[in-house]
Amino acid sequence: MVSGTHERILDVMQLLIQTRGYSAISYQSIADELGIRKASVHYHFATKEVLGIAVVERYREQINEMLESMADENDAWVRLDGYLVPFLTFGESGDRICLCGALAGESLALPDAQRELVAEFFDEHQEWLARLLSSGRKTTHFSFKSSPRQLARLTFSALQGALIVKRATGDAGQITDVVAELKSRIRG
Amino acid sequence: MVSGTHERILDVMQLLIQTRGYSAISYQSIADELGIRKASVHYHFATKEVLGIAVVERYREQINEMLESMADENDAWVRLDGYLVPFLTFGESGDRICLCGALAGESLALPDAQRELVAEFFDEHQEWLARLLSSGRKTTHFSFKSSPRQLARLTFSALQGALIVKRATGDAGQITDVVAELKSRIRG
DNA sequence: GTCTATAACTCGATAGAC
DNA sequence: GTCTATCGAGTTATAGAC
Repeated sequence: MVSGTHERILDVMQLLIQTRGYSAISYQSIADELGIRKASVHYHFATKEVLGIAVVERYREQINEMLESMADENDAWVRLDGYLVPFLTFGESGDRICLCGALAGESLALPDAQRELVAEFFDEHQEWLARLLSSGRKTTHFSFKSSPRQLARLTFSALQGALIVKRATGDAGQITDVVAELKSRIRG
Repeated sequence: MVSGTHERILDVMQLLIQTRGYSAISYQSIADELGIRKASVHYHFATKEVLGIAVVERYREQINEMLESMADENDAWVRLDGYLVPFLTFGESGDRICLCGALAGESLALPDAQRELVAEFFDEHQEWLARLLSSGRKTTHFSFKSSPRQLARLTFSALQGALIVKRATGDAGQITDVVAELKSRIRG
């Protein structure tokens, strides 16, 4: 049986990456947040690299489950709204950005394996969005003119950027405006 | 007279923030890059906070000069292309992202004064873009349907995000696709 | 203006008691 | 599984010679 501490460490690590960034995190800061000693953190995750990889893998799995749960939804707009939920949630509740967006910002300071995971996350999401846009146009829910791949790249880049700008300026309108503009583009 | 070292430290600090991130930078890494001792870096910039603020202020001034140099250009497309130059340059040449985009990613790990400068940078740029879009529509160069402010937010978010995604995935097509998609949106 | 040397502290990581 | 104690290296920053 896995200790509850194991998951709680992952929770804290994820939150700290999303708010302060990977390089700024120490085992001490994680231990303080949980009210334990840093040696206990090392018991669960021997090195910072192992912990960093584990938190990205869990994040990918969580989001992939969410995407798969929408697989049998026929309305492309409903699937798009489902995809947007995490971005709107991050934007509304405090100072979080996407975990992988935060990590990509310090890309060259990360261990190779972690950087590779972030790149795969980005590729996966843009491919998922391109498939959604393509099938949504076939079912006439969407009616944009450019290529699904190109519009997927705009959509994903804009969402990642909007989270970052929103946190810096403190204006939640950044995300709602960007989402409205993207939907208008997709509507055609 | 200001020492050449002063500016060279700012150059290295800027490059390191754009590639590795603020938290990952040490005075030792700056000194190594310049072939001097870290005490010499402290002579020019007493603390990391002072250095961090100086490099953001210089960056803002450099870009504002660039924007002002286009003030008497009548063709809105030329002004837009001029604005895009730094983003395309960062994207093509190596692993740089926008200095303020990098800093915003670690927003909560920064000194308050620096975080405030980044927020002002973002506000300034989005207001500049909104004015460009508005005047470009009046002169019939542009013909989008949404509000200039909303489209400015999409444009700026997408450019910041595209730099980050491009660096993580290593695919320069991210930026060219996003720029093409934005121009198509602005064209109407 | 650059250097050596060092203070005071934090970092990731480990050994070993309980 | 969590703790205390510690190691060696790295951190920001300062004092003082040249």
